[in-house]
Amino acid sequence: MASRAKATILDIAREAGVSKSTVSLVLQGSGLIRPETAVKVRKAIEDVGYVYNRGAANLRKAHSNVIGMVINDLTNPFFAELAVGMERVFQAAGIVPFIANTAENPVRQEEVLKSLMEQGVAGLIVSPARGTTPGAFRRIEAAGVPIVFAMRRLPESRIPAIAPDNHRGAYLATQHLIGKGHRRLAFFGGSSDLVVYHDRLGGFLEACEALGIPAADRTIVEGETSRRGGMACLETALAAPEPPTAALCFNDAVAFGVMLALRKRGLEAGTDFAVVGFDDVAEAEHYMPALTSVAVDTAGLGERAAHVMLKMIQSRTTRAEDHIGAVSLAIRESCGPDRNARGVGMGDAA
Amino acid sequence: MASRAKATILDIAREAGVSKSTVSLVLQGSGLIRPETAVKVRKAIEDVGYVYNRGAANLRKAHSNVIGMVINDLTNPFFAELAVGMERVFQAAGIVPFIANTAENPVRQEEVLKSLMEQGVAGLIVSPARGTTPGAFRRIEAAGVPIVFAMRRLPESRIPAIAPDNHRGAYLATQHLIGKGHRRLAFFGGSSDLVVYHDRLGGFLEACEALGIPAADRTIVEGETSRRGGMACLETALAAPEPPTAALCFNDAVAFGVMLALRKRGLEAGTDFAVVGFDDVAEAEHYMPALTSVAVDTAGLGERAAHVMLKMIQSRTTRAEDHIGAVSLAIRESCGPDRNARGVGMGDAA
DNA sequence: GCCTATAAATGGAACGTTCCAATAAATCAA
DNA sequence: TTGATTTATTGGAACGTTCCATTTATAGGC
Repeated sequence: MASRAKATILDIAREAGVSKSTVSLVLQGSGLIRPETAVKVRKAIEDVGYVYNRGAANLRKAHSNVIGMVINDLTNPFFAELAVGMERVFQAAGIVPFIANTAENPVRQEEVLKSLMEQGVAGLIVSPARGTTPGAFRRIEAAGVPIVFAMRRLPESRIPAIAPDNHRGAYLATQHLIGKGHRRLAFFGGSSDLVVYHDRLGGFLEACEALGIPAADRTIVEGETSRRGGMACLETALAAPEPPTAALCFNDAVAFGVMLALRKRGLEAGTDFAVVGFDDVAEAEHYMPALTSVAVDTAGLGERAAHVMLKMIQSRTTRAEDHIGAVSLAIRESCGPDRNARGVGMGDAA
Repeated sequence: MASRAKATILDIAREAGVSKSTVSLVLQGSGLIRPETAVKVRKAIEDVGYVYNRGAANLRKAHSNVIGMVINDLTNPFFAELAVGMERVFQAAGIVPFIANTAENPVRQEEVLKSLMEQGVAGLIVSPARGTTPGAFRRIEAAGVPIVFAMRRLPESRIPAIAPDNHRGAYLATQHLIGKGHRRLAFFGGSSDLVVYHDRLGGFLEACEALGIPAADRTIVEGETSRRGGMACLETALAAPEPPTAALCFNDAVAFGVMLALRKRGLEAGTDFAVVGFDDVAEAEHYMPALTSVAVDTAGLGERAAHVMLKMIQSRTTRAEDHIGAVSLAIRESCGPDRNARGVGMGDAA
């Protein structure tokens, strides 16, 4: 069935009775060829079942049209939303981005990046895996391939980053919690090898500072950025002598975990313990109870990242401005007032 | 900063004082090279920041090591799980799969496939978009590139498919519902342009038939395979004069939608209305109430699909056996007994 | 010392494109 | 008519690899 050797531009040329150059021109939609000739060539292309060999073309052209998207955790719907936002703008530009998953593993990430580079990508949008070493992108930068970080960035890298205003988001959320009367607050999940972690935790701490929550009444529990991590965080926090009554979670996955763990203990999120998430994934709105979360406009950030990348490629530069996206607090049902709040910070733990 | 022109095998040869052929041999890990020479070459490679040009190599080798994964909806965690399963086995084989999303759009799918083919993929694992035309893969088959369908298949295609036993899964679920005393059953979501839909609906109908649910007591509502679709299904079903008391949903997303819509009406899934999902995504177990669902071992199917693909590539064939994965019913809390069940099918709607 | 066998390294011709410079054909100005 | 201009088409040299057929170096047997 399958045609033996795959057809090349020369086969088409023979079939159509023109030169290979003419075929090439037709393929590129050049206006230099007579319309009738173009038609003839296109028919030949169809007849022989030709498939364009982009590898060969790139050998001469030196600029491919593939863009790689390296995602640290595809199973987190948050990143899927991000990817979808990017795809929207790339599609409009006639580009097909290739997505690769690193599963939060720096070694895997290394392999993925290498493979993408060998494929000759025109640019890379990366949400780096936890524990990525500072030098991981040195070679790519040296090769002059534009990179932009999405959502996450690296400690001291000059690579442009597109991310939400994590500090402010955390501040807003914490303020909200305090406004509800909570005086013993926790920050759940994430780990200090992530820059985002420091941003979010920083916002939390600043709000505590500014609104009079003493250090002794703040509980900070690092943990996996997943449901399971969230469950673990709640358990350790509640084991303390004076446990918190509210928590800001590193992300929504952690928040879901916390709510799960609450339920397991017969407690209800919102009335017995307040929880706020971060990222506002689609699910947050539909959860039971609906999760109050910091909305970051995920798809919008994806679009922005894609635009920045496109501009970098077009202007052949490897530099660009960072972009900090606006955030807002989506207030729902997962954090009611502190039930035993009377005076300020004097109530005992149950 | 960036080295002007990118380094080639010849630059390395010059740097290391050997011929390009030697460099090529080293790159391929040939045992023909004296170890000391290899070391020298590898050092040169490091020094000049060389990146391998796979496009150029493929021009000669005619077999690439990239595999494309075409997914119809990345935001559905179900497909993300599938992708993760596949990645596991490809990683072990030293292959980096590229994932592309079609967002359930056949036109987009066409573009994606074209792009992947131009890139010279060695094989394609595809979960076809809704409304894919029968001829969509003809050219790829003609080019001799192996394809396997995952989860979904096309009406009359000879392309091997890896999928769960949808018919049996639906039968099991329906049987469970009937066993709980329900007599007016619904099948929610999905649409008849999907082969899976007919498989699952078929299982549902067969169970109804076998266990004595007359056609008049079956409600079938097509709809989007998403939360929103599920909500719509419930609404239409409950508007009927004798509404169903239980539903088997096309997939978990639909089931979540149904539960949401129930809650909006002040009804509770499990006690007021029974709902069963399909696919058993990770979320199902954690939902409130936990969703009873047909477990299909998603990641396992992904692994299987990857293995089949690997074998096809290795044996240079384009044919393979279909594979139907075993299913089981994960019984949780979302379907209690029919509350007004006394006699058979005589209770009036609320 | 010579011949042969083995090991290590090499030059050159592909592979399928693009694109420049050149040609051929058609049109126009005089 | 002739030369200049424009419009279509074309050959050939790259691009960065691989791999075959050679060459060169090293060792062994006598």
